[in-house]
Amino acid sequence: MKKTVFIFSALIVALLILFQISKYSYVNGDVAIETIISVIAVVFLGIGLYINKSNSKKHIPRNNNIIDQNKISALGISKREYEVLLEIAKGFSNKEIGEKLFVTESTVKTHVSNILLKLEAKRRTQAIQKAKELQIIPS
Amino acid sequence: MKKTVFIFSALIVALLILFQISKYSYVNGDVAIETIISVIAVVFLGIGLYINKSNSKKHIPRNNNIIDQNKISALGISKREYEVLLEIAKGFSNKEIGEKLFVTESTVKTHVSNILLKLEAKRRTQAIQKAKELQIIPS
DNA sequence: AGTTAATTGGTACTTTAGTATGACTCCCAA
DNA sequence: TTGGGAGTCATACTAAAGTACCAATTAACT
Repeated sequence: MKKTVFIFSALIVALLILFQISKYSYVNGDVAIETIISVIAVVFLGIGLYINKSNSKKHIPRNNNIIDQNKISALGISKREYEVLLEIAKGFSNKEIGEKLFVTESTVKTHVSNILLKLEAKRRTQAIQKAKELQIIPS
Repeated sequence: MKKTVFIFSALIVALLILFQISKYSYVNGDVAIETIISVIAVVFLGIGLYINKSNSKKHIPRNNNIIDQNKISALGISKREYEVLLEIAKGFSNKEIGEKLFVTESTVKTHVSNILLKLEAKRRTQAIQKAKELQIIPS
């Protein structure tokens, strides 16, 4: 909403300035009317493009690879647990995850159990699903 | 590309028309210069908005819940196997899937094994990942 | 210094998941 | 009408996954 107010204010100011320029040139006749029109056209075309560009940028990333850091900490998921969660979602086994993170399979199991508790999931596949719904992992 | 050509053609035509109007009013002095400027500003602002609106509409549905039916059949995945695959992705256990589809857990296991073979996955979590990459299940 | 949370690791156990194999039925196309 | 794919189910097995408890270490906070 702040941007909208700003943009409309800018538009009003721009119009007032253009009025003054046009009156000045109309009186003195030292600026071609075609030039003024061209400038106005380009400026407002640019403004129109800008307005929707900032809007479309808001809409496009609704795809949400934007992970919600707040939810992660709200759920009490630790850094290490989150790393494990990401690997689970990629389809790796506990052993493979252990090799990737340089810990034993036993440690991974501990992390996985904690993750399942915190996400209230019965299985790792359900944890993946819930984590995606909560937008704490990329979809 | 066709739309781009169309839009630029329209812009050129609009400019030419405005030149004629402005010259006419300049000579006759029966139209206020402020009015002309306002019209131009509004028109080009509208054009600018329109251009990006049509662009953003193209981008938004790139979210791709569009499942690729061809890939499913190309992989030799049957109707029933696909149903099981969808339930797997939702995080259900074999037993739960069996209850949902009114078959025994044994049957579900058979389907799951076949799915893993056809998707070249070692685990169901990996099958979910691959299926999403192939866009044969909704992300 | 003492407390707490995070990380790591282990043992022992239960539960799911996944493989291999065989068998039965149904339906469709050759 | 017959062969083959799809779907079903079972048994027996191995492999992962998950639970429960415990314990040591470290880093951060009070």
